[in-house]
Amino acid sequence: MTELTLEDIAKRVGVSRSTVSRVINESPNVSEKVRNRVIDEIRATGFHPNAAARSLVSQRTHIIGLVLPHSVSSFFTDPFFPHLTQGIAYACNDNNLTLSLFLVGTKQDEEKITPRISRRGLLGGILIQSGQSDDFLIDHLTNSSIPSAIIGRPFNTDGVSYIDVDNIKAACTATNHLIDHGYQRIAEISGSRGSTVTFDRTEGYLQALQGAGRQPDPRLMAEGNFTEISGYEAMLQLLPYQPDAVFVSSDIMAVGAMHAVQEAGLRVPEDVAFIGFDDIPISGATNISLTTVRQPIMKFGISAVELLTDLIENGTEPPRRIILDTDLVIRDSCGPHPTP
Amino acid sequence: MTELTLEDIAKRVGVSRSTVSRVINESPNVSEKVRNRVIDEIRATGFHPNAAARSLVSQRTHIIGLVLPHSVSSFFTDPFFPHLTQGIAYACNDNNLTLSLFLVGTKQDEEKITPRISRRGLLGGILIQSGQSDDFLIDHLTNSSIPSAIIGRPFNTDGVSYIDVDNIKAACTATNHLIDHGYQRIAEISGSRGSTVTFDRTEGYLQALQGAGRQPDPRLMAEGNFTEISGYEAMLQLLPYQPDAVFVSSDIMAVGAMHAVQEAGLRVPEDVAFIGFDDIPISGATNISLTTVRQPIMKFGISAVELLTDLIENGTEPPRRIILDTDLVIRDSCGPHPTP
DNA sequence: GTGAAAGCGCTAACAG
DNA sequence: CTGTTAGCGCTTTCAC
Repeated sequence: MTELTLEDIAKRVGVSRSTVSRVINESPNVSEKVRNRVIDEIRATGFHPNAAARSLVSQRTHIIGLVLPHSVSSFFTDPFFPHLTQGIAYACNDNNLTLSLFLVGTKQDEEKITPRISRRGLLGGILIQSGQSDDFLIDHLTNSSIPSAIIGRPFNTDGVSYIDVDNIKAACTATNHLIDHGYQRIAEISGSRGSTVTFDRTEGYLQALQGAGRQPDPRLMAEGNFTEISGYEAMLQLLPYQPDAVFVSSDIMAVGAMHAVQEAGLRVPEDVAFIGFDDIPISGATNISLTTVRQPIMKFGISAVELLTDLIENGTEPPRRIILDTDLVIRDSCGPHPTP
Repeated sequence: MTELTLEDIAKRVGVSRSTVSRVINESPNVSEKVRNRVIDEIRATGFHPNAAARSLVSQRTHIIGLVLPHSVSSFFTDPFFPHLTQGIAYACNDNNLTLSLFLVGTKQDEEKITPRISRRGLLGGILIQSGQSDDFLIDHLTNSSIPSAIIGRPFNTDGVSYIDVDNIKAACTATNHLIDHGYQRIAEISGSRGSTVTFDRTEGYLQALQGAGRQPDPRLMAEGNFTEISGYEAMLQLLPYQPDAVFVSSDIMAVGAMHAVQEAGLRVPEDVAFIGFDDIPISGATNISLTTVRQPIMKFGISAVELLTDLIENGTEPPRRIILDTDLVIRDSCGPHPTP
C-alpha cells in the first residue's frame, strides 16, 4: 500500500486539499455531497492523515507521557502501579490520546529520557508519578514548558498541579474502624519513609489514635517498603510486642504480614486483625479475605487524564489540586463487628 | 521560557540554521570552534529540536508502540506482563526510543486505537503481544504499512516476524526433570486453551512423557487461565487422582496450586512436587521456593526491540523469527535430586 | 462552500 | 566547512 497524502485523496475526488482537510476535521463548511464522496474515498483507500505533519502545523500533539521515576521500582512488585497504568491507559483510549510510558530504571535512563520528554512536538503533557523526596525529575520536568501534573502529592507543591487520594483521612478511618472493634494494641506497618504517601498514612493512623485518647507506641510502628517480604519482616519485628490489630499501608505488605502471623501459630483475625490499603485482587494468596482501603484506581486514572487535559487546554495557572476519596471495604481480616 | 527554534539558535550564534542542525545531528562537517559555540548556546538556552518537524521531514519517528490485546487482561493479575513491559521499556531507553502503550480493554478500544496505531508519522514500528487465536488486531496491524513484530508466536505465522521462547523445549526439559526425580504420576496445569503458549507447553509435557515411554493420562491434565485462583482450582480437580508432581504453566498458578495442596494437608515437595514457569519474584507468598522455568524477560525485551529496529531499518522481508532459550531454575519445590 | 497560498520547524541536497 | 534552497504533509487564513 503506497503512502497516500491529503493531496492524493483530493485529486482522486476532484476537490482541493483544503476540502479534504475540512472533512477530516469535521468542519461544517462542506457540502453534504462532497463530504460523502471524500469520506468514501478515505474509507476505500484506508487513508490516515500524517500525525507528524498535523502536530507540526497545529502545534499540538495527542500524546501524553507517564513518567515512573526510579524510586518507583516497586512498580513490578506491587500490583498497584500496573493497575494505575491501566486506569490511565483506558482513560487515554476514551479521550483519543496516545500514552507514552517512561520507566526510569537508572540514573543514566533519567538523563537519556529527560530531553526526550522535554522535546517539544512530542508530548502534549506529562503525568509524573511522585516518588521519593529526592525526585530531581519532578523539579526538572515541572519547570519545562510542557504542562505536567503529579500523581500523588509531591513534597514540594509550589506551583505544581497534582492529584492524590486523601491518605490522611483514609488511614484515620481505617484505624478508627479498628478502634471501634475494641482492639487495644493497634500497630502500623508503613511504606518506606521519605514519601508523602507514607507520611500521610502514618499521620492518619496517629490522628485516629489521638482522637481516641491513646498514646502511640513507637514499638508498634514498623516500616516496610511496599514489597510483600518487607511486610513479612515488619510483622516479625512487631510480633514480640503483641499487637492485636495492624493497619498496613498496602495490601501486598498485608499479605506478607499475615503470613508471618500465621507462621507464628496465630490466627487472623482472632489473634491479630488486619486492614490493608489499595484493594488489589490478591485472590488465593491468603485464606482470609482482607479488609482494606479501596483506592479508586480507575477514577484516579480518568481524573489524572482530565486534569492534564485541562492544563493543556486552559493553561497551567493557577495550579490545580485534586483529592479523591477512598472507601473502606470491610471483609473478614478485621474481625466481626463487636455487638455493642 | 519561550519556544526556541533552530533559527533562533542560529541567529544567536551567528551561523545558519543548517549548521545548527548539523551539530545536533552530529554531522562531522562542522569546525570544532563553531560546533562548541553552538553546543554552548543549546545548553544555555535549553533548546530541544521539535520532534514533529523532525519526523515530518525525515519520515521517521522514534516512537514504537506496544499493543496488548484485549485477551491479555491477565496483564494485571500475572506479573509476567508488567515485567515484559519493563524489559521493553528499558530496551527503549537504551535505544533512544519512546514507548507508547496501547492497552486494549474493550472492543470499542480496539476500534478507537487501530487508526491511531496505523496513522503514519506517529509510530515507527509496533510490537504486538500475541493473545488468543481470534486476534483480529494482529491481522489488521500486520497488514498496515508500519513494521510490526509479534511477541509470542501467533497461530498464523504467514509473513509475520515474531519472537518467542522455545516453549516446547522448556516444558519438555521441566517434565523430564520431574521424570528423572522418579515421580510417577506427573500432572500438568496448563494456561487457557486457544493460545500457542498453552499449546506448546502442553506439547512439551507430552513429548517428555512419550520419551519416557509413558502414557499421558487426561485426568492429570487440568486447565487454568494464568490467574492464581485458577491454579488453585485446577489443583483441586487434580487432587483426587493423586499426582505426585505437577508441571504448571505459570508461577502465579503454581502458587495457587501449592496452596491447594497444603490446604489438603499434603506437603510440598514430599507429597506433591512442583515446577512452575516464568521465574517471577513471588517472595513470601509460599514457604517453599519454587523450581521454575526462567523466561529471559530482559533479554526478551531487548531482542524484541532489536528485532523491530531491524525491521524498520532493513525492511520487513523476509519475516524474521527469533526463538529464545529458557533455563530451568532448580529450587526446593521439585524435591531433592534422588541419589542414583 | 471551495480553492489558493502561506508556513509550522526541521533535514538534506546543492552550491560555493 | 558553511549557507541557500526546497520541501516533508498538513491546517488555516484569505479570497472568491
